[in-house]
Amino acid sequence: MAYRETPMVTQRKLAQKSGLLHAAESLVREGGFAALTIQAVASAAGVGVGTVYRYFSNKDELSTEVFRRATIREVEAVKAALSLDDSVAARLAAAAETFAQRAFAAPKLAWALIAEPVDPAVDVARLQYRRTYSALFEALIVEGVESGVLQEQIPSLSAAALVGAMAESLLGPLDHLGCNEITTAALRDFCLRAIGVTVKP
Amino acid sequence: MAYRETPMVTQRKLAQKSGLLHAAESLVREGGFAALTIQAVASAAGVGVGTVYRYFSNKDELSTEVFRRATIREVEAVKAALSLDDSVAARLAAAAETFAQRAFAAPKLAWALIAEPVDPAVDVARLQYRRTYSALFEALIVEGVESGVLQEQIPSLSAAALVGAMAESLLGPLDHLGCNEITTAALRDFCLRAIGVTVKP
DNA sequence: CAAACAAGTGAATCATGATTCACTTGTTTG
DNA sequence: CAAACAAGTGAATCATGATTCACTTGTTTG
Repeated sequence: MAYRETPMVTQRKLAQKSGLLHAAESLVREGGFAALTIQAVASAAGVGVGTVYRYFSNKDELSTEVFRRATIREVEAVKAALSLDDSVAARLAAAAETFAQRAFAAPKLAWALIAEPVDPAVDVARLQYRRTYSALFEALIVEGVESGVLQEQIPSLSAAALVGAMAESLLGPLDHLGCNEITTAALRDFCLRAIGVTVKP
Repeated sequence: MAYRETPMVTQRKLAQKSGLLHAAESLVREGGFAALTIQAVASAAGVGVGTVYRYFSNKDELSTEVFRRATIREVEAVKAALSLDDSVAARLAAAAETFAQRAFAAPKLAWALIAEPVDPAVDVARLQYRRTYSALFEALIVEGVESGVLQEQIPSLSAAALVGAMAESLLGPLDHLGCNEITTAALRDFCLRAIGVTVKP
């Protein structure tokens, strides 16, 4: 009679995989992706290195999974801000503030997701998610230009520029850690000016 | 009697080092920093790998030297645009156009300097030069805010945001390679709006 | 319980380039 | 020319983690 995985085993495996991902993210939170080694994940999760390979076929798969999970949370938060029932300007303002505030809440993680030198595989994922952010902003800009509350512009270019501006401008503040509220407000205002808000809300 | 390096030997050594740097930059122009291996540099320059180590104490030194030389040319071009005898807005416009045009003239190199995943040592240099760019823009913004032609803002944050916007917005166009003039103009306008030009030139 | 199977293990191995070093070749000086 | 020295060489070695695999431990089924 064939061996058949019982619900208990299935659940244990799910818990194991989730435990490995949590251990991995903790390492990234503390020391960036540089701290993410299979050895470190295994010992943080209390298993042998071979076990890690039962759940992830190689390191790139683990790294990108950690990157994706963390980044999706950020994207969703920004998306929620952009989905508010409010003016184009107010939604962009909320998105910029959300992005900055969340970055200040977990500076090392933010740095790892935004700018840390990483494996090419993770960098591919990073570029993908930059396009994801960009697409969100692009839709907003298209809406604004069509309804006349924003100046004429190339939405795809402006959107990418916003993503770059938001990421790069936080790099300094993220490790000096000055007054976050003032930085957040300044970034928000930069973004609003950049897309040419013609009507004040 | 002591051996003493003759002018001929000194010159040959300078030429050799310069030849190695040229070979190295060519490799980066063609395949980014990923293509920069000691083996490749040695064979492109027609010497043995050991010879490379007579001129550079290790790979990081060679990589960062290549990065620095290429980046300094870009920084100087932007600096020249910012030093024009013209209004704050016109100088920023010239700087943004210069940056974009030069990037389109050597897309692979631009990508390698701006965004390619690289050795941490090169990334340290990259962050340094991002601050160099940022300082140039910051001085311009300070001047503009003080003279009242720009809106109130935090110059250091706006400057970093401009650097991020310029870099990120070109990433897409750099590999799709559409109409460069339109992209360049759109980036320029984005930058001008972003720093809040209050007086049209 | 025993057979059949899967999960867990970690020392040993592998992969990729950088780096070294014993040796060869070229240059300088008297 | 020969001694003294530096440049040039590339096969061999090293360094760093990822990856494997023969083996052990735990689970399922009849």
